[in-house]
Amino acid sequence: MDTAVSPSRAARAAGRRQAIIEAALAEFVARGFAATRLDDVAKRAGVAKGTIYLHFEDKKALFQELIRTALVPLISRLAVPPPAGGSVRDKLENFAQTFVEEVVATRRGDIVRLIVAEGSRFPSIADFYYREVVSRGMAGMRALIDRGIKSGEIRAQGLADFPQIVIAPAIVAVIWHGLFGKRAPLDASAMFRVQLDLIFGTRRAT
Amino acid sequence: MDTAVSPSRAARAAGRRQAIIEAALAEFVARGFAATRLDDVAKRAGVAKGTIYLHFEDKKALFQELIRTALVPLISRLAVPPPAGGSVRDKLENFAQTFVEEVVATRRGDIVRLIVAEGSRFPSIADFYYREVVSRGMAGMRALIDRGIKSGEIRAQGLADFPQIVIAPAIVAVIWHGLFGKRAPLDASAMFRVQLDLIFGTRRAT
Amino acid sequence: MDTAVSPSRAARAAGRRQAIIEAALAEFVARGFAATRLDDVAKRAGVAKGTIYLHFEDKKALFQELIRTALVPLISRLAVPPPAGGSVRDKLENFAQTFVEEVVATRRGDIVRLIVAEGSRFPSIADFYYREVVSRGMAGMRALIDRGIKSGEIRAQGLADFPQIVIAPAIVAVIWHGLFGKRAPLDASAMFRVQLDLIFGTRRAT
Amino acid sequence: MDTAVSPSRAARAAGRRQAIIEAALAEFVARGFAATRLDDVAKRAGVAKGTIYLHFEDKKALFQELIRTALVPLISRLAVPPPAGGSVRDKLENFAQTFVEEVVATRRGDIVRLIVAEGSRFPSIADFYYREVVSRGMAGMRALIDRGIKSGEIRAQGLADFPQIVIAPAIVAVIWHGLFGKRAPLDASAMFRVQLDLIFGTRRAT
DNA sequence: TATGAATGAGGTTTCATTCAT
DNA sequence: TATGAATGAAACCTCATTCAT
Repeated sequence: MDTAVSPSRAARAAGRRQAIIEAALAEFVARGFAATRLDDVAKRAGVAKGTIYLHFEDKKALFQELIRTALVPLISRLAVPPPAGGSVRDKLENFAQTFVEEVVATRRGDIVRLIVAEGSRFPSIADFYYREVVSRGMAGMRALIDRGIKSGEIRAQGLADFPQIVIAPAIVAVIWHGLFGKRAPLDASAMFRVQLDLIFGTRRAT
Repeated sequence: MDTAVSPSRAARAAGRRQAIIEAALAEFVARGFAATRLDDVAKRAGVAKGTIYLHFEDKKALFQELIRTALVPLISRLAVPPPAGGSVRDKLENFAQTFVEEVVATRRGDIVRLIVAEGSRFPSIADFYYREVVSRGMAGMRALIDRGIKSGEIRAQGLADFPQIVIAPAIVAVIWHGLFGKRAPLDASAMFRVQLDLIFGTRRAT
Repeated sequence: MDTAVSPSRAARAAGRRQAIIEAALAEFVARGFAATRLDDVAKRAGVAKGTIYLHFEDKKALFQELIRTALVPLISRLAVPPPAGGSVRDKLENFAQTFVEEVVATRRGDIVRLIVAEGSRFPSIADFYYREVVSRGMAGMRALIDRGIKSGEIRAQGLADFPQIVIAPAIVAVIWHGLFGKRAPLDASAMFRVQLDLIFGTRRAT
Repeated sequence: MDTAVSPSRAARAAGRRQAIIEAALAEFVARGFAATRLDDVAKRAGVAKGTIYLHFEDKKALFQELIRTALVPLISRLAVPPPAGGSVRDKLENFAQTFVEEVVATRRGDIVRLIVAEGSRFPSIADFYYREVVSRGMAGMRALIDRGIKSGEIRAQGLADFPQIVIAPAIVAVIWHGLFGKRAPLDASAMFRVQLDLIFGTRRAT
């Protein structure tokens, strides 16, 4: 019975829900969990305060759900198993490029910082993040490193034990951007490339 | 005129101030700025609520002062100019050792995480931290890197542009400890050593 | 759509607002601005503490709004231009009668005393009162005096320069009532009549 | 044992007491009883907060004592029985002159306004003021009026019943000065003279 | 479903008063 | 006597949550 002009009740509900999530994300990012007022979230989402409670149990539930859904696209994107062929370095260059472009100075970077800031107060979020993002990402990275070691591209054997090292500069870039970005911008791409040079040896100039 | 048993008024005042700072640090670390109650700080410090206001303008001032004074020892320690002789790698091994022992799983790590979490909401703190810690630390690290490049110990020229890369694993270790430390402990020392291996080449077993 | 039994939401909101204003007036009159507790105002108005803040910015705004709205009826009443005919003395007798009956020992007298007591701490209130009440009242009184002088009813030319003199006994009566009324009641009407006798000459007994 | 250079302990105590009273008066006048902080009083008096409690039971006692001692000189001055000879009008002109000069725009006017503002909350002060100042002043004024009526200077018999009328313009001038003095100064002397003209008839120009 | 006025627990801050020095 | 650090009750104000419409 729904026409294009008047979307179904369910569609409108989903739209509102999404608006609340986006508004809440913006507020949580700007002020942190405790200092965010649901009043402001409602205003920004264009709904009444009570409406939030039709979609979420309470403030905490909104926050937790938010963090989860916000990460889904990030997860999907980065968890795509890299195609078998090609050099490991190329794959990491690609990853770096994607990460820098789609995370560091974007809304996704805000989310990462939010998780870093509030994670220790929300064990279930840290759990979720570890399970769904970190451990998967580490597994993928470790596979790549192993390939690189086998192929001789990578010489440092120890790297396989600490896949974090590969993306450490990226993490630092995200944090740097949040804290000092305004006063001292950082070229995340260049920094990441230096780290790759350490791992693979300096690349000859093209 | 003061005896050991009854310290002077000034000494007791300083003691109380210190007690408040320590209690506040513990609470801020555990709950973040906004969610910390001065009531709890007072209780933990063993003073009345009003006493806090004899020493600090308000909650925000307490927080900012806290972050500053808490960092002074860290600054002093790490800003010590390394002696001229010896290999650069040894110096960095030393630094790593010190950092891991005195920061990662200690109160100082809590402070670093606190700064990462709240810094974007307290520009003056980010400013202060950048000015007093980050830029100084970077300058020192860059000097070391330059020496290593000159002496031939370090081959990646680009490292001098991004001294952050050297300590990126340490930063990641601090954050990891706060978020996943309980569920997946991380050997920060070993990880740092792998990074040094990337920079200096794999060290021969002792 | 509203029935008499369940007034509209807006009507109930207005009712609450009025209840708050009345409760606040009673408390402010009894204790003064600084010593009045909003807790007591809320209790007296039959609302929760927070409700006050839905209608007024803060305690000060409540006070200022209160003084203004409370005076509106008084202003309207006294600012009515007197009809052209009749003797000036009759008009002033009328005014006196009205003032004594509707101000001296009433809620309105409380407001006047409140203004006298707090006005110097609330410049905007003194401003408002001067602009809306005093200067208008003085203008009206001066017009009457001028008429009386022209018609020969009033002989003291100087009175036109100080219309305050005509109502000075009324002001004194209001203050007297607040300070000494319980211990030494004052017949404000009779006192005002003596002042009129001074101005117009003793009236022959009716 | 006391020399001129080091006044006796009692003298120093009295001096401090006086300093506290003067500081307290200034603060009470500026802010009212409830809003005045003893901290500010101590600071202004140049003593420690605790010292106030060596001289006064508590804040309320300080206030009450203050009002009393502050009025003593005013009382003495105005309660002096006027010499028998001379015209009543001259005596009242004198009184007016004194009142205007020494009360309206002075510290004493502040005290009067303070009493008007806080008197209803401090029954003992209103009592004291009525007993010691108002009733005595009224008695003196009534005696003068009676003399004026007997001598034929005053024709309005009713004035003897309301001596307040004579000083009503002075009271109004005091209040006016406090509320509107900055924005609309008032010539209290001239106003009082108009009132005397009403009572005694217009004086011929000298 | 959606609203937003109302609630009231709970937070920060103030300040009269005390008391060890 | 004089001090002023310390206290803690109590004030103002906020905001997550509820619920009648």
